Amino acid sequence: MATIRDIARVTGVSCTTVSNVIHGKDNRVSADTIEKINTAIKELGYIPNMSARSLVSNSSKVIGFVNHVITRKDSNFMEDPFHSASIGAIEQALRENGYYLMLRTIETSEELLAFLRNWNVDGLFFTGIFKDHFFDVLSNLHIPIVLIDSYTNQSSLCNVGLEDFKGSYNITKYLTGRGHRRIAFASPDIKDGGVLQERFLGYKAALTEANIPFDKSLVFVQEMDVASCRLVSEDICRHPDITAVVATADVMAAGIMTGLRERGKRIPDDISVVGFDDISLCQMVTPPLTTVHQDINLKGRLAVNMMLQLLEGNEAEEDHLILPTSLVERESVRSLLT
Amino acid sequence: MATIRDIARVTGVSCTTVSNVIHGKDNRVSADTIEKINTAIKELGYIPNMSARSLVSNSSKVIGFVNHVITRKDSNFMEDPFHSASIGAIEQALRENGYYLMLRTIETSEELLAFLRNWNVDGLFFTGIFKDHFFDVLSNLHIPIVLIDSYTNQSSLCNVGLEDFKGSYNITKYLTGRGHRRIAFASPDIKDGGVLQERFLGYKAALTEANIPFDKSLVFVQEMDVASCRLVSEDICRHPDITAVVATADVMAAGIMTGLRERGKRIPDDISVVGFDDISLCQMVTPPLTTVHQDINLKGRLAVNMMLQLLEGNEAEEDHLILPTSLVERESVRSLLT
DNA sequence: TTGTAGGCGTTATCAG
DNA sequence: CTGATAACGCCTACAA
Repeated sequence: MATIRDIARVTGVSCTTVSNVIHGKDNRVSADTIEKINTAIKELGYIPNMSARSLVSNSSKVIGFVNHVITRKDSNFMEDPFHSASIGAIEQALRENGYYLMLRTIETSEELLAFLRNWNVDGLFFTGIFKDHFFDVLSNLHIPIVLIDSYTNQSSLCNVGLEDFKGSYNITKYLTGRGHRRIAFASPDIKDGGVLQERFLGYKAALTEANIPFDKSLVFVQEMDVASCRLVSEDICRHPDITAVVATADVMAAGIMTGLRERGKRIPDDISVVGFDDISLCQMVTPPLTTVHQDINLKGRLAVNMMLQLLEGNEAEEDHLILPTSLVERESVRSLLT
Repeated sequence: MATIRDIARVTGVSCTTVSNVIHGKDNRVSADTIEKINTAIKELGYIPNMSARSLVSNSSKVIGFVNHVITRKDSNFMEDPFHSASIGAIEQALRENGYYLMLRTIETSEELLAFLRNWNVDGLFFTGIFKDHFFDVLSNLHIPIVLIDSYTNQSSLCNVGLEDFKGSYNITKYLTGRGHRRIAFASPDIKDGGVLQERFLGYKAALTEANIPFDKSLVFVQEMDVASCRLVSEDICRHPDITAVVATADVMAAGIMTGLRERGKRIPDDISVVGFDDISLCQMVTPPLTTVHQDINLKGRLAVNMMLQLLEGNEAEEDHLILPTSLVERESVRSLLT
């Protein structure tokens, strides 16, 4: 519990000098006082009190990772293996740069503001938000904000995202290229301006390009859990003309494959299924899932890079990163040609 | 940015009185000053500064969720869907009780101590630790600590864990009861005193009970990722007498099933496979995986309950919770009996 | 090169 | 019932 004053007393100097040494302002201190102070710091095991620092400097080294809960109140925002993986990557990169990560779920903008003031939060990662009044709140915040997987025209906000449209377009095209024309689209609730909408648009674009009229009745909206996927499968079976399913997440694709199989459908012989994300699950499922690949660790690291640039007061070099996707061809799609 | 003093000025009272109102010490303040102050608080949008509070009160409302990295430096502690799910549950329960969650990976006990002092951390969740010198450090910490999935004889530390031994014993017995005698055990590195060791002991106990001699060459230690699982599968195929595999995690079991299948083995016809955890993956894999079920959300909630009791200065009612497991029978096991 | 003094926002003690 | 006042640990002008 040594304080800066303790080590000042021990070394016979003032707090100021100690503080200067701690902050590496070596030009203002003589070499041997630096020496003395540094050893004292080690001896006494001095550890800075971040609360005190934060209080006086209006900066806390705390970065918040915020999840905006809108839909299900009880939803655990770690359910999605994607969120959790990126958080792990983010914690690591932040820590290496002297920051601390606070996790927080919020429901209203008031809660968000309160959280920021509570801790003098230095920066904010945001995920899972959409075009609602939230963006206005965010853009008036005056602290670095990095959005992850968000679509917004508030270009003031940095974002690291994915080629959602293109990825989805490509994999749908992959399907049409193999003769599929009745292609279902399965997704959780498609929020306006969200990731899923982009993927939805990509799907539609590919259909249009192949001269396939969009059929609303082939869109199935359900949560991603196994039970909901069974519901989707049931619905799909009611449309015997469907030959392929585009799902907006691997978890969902896998769930649907299970449901379909339970109803006697063989994959890909009876129905083809594709996913999105390329999590390890894809390789473990039978048949292995054809999907759109994205690099989640990279996403996390880039988000932190952006954040660090912002924190240092620079403009981010690139403020709207779009990571590429690639198609991973496995065995869940059958060609209808020939 | 209204401070307590701002609202004191506006209402014409002293800081003390405002502070008293904020903390509900209503007996020391007259009814209408309370009224006045409360409206002012709302008008000005006063939000407490936690740093200041923390500084003066030696309590921060910050709870740390700490992951102790020992093995792979680069490991992302969110990789395991289990960790992440429990963190989500924990954040939620903590928030509902006025606490904040900080995520932190540490490598040494010094780092841990520093983290605690930095923020006056009020309590600590710990996961993934083992019987090393760390326990000594922990038990001298004098703040509430709740271990998750840890085995220790330091009974001073609270723990919420699982019937690891029993779960593993039961599922192995399930196998021997179906005529299996050459049963492999697949697991990541089995640390002394860790969860995996318990599961290993459960496996061995079931063998012994069935008069099956333990054969060291049937134990395969590998990481859980798909590539490592392929290695395990390769090894298993070198022992054509093996008829069943006990894996210490569903992810691993699924990976091994994949690897085995790639080498032409049919499951369960040629080899039976069982897992542990009962994550949703089990239902999506072919064949559906027989496994040991545990309730991860419950685990998180109970851990928070324990923490809250400790934070309030009470002894925890129960300081060593062991959650039950149950066997979920699906289709990845074949009976060898007639 | 070093020291003094004031203040960040809050709470606690103690006196009125 | 209410209000000064000091203190928590640290930083930063400014002064020496």
